[in-house]
Amino acid sequence: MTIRTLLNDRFQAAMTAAGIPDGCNPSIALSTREGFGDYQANGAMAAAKRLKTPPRELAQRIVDNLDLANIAETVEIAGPGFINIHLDPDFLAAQAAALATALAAPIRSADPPLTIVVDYSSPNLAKEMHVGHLRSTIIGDAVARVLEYLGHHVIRQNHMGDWGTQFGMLIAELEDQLGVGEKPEMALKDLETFYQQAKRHFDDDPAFATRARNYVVKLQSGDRHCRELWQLFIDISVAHSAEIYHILNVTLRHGDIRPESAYNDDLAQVVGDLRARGLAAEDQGAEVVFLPELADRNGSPSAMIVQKSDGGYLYATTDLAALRYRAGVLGAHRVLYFIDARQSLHMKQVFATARKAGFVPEGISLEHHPFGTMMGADGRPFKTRSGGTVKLADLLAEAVERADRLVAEKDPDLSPEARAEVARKVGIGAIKYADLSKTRTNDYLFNWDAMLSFEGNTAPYLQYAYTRIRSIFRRAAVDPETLDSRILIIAPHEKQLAMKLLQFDDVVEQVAAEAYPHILCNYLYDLASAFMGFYEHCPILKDGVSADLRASRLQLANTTAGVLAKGLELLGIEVMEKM
RNA sequence: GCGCCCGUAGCUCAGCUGGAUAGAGCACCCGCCUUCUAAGCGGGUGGUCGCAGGUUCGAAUCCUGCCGGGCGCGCCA
Repeated sequence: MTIRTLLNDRFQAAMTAAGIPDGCNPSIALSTREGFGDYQANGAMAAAKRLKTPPRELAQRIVDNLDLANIAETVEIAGPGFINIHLDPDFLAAQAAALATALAAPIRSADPPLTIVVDYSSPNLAKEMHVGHLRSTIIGDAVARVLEYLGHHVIRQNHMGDWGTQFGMLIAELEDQLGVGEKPEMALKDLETFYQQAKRHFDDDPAFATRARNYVVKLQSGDRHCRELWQLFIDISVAHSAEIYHILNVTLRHGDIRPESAYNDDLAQVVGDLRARGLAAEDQGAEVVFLPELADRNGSPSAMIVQKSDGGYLYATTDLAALRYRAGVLGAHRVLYFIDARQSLHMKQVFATARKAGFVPEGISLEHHPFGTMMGADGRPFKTRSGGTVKLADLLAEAVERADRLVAEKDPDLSPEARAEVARKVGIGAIKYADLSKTRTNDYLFNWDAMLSFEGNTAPYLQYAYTRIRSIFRRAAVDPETLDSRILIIAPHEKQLAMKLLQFDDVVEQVAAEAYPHILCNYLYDLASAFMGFYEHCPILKDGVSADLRASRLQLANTTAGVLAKGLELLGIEVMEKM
């Protein structure tokens, strides 16, 4: 149990005993200032408003009924009705020791463990992954890792786009190229170029376009020849994305792929069910779901097309089929979607329709967790100098190159192998952290220098804090596994560090609930800063440090390393022993 | 036209279930390496929290209106 939870429970009990009705929140928060204790309870003032009682009087009644024996040294009422809590250093020390033990476990035990489907990455096949796929991929992966760490049953779903109308055009192009003797692996060597060629033919040549449209129909009705050509694209694309996931240290595996085509056979039934329930109706030749609950202020309902007038299905149809599968077959309690904010209306429509159609039972949480756009220095969506889409593979390679130059400059003595390893972890970590550390829902500016500057809230700063700790243990020749000493909380920097360490569990829980990885990033940065202060002000191995104090500080340092490593692992960022 | 999101220090960003004197990094200025990695630490300068009302003991945070920017709105995904 975290300190915050513990305090919340104790205050809740005290409020009940003091005759304050349920529904009044103790409102436990970290204190905002040195003199106001470690934690504060602000609930008395809100309760005062409801009960029409002076807040200080309520605060006094709460304190009179409060049992914080062995937890707090002192509790005082301040200002209009703040209750300031000064924690007992021995309690802090004991909690820190418990955290060290908890960190050793690979996962926690959730109560109750939930089945949680996480939909993320979902690239379009037959095109290379580009920067537009980065945010979904790494944010979704971080949240999936956090949920898994807390003991939930996480089912990753990579809803790859392998079934759109563009495949007709790609098949037509491939057939033309094979016709002139190209081998498929050569023709598809550069997916991006191939796609552009096909698009050009599609736009410029009406006969080609007609052929392409026919191929879509043949493909979706199971034509064998089309299927074989289509499969070539899929295999190459899947291999490409697997390579990107590997470089990015993302946990998506082949078994997590559940592409759009997997729902092909369900689409007619989805539309049929919608019709049968009176949700879909024919309108201008198309099947449309009208949603009065999403009507605008003029009363016209929101409309979502589920079948085109030519009989074809759309991504809304596929999403509905996927939702039914996730709730019905996979048994999800929560379904999390990490999809661009521009899809917000679409997601609302799909969720509302799935609920009304009974595809998703009551009580299952459907959550769209949107994210903003990555911007270039000009404040426009991030592009290459010539205005093209930035390939993810190129971006990641550049990150490692830039990191390599910096590592060579900072630490020329590293062996080439060690340097390459550090550069890889620093470069990839920097690019991921720069993204994960920003509020998910906002657009953010992509800036190489800021993310690789090794100063401030960056991955390298956190990685550096970790290596400093590991260096201490190398120098001391102490195996952290053998540490079993009492923690002493005496110096201010020891207390600050311990306090920060003990917020880890709260932070992880919050990320699991709200799906905002930047909360974890900001926490880890605060923790690393607290450690740097501790490192500068609390000598460990130097002369004049008693054996007890040295052992205690080693324990604190090691627990910090444990939290940093675990926190970064949850973000999908690697640490190293030296840098 | 309707809807969603954003506007906090020169720059990049936190803080938003209302809480005490709005924080951090960069940049700029001043200190700290014979002592655990200076990719570091300590200190300083810098803010009408877009504007105007409202609710409240208390508003960056909630409500309304306006200004500015981005995005979306039936046969692409």
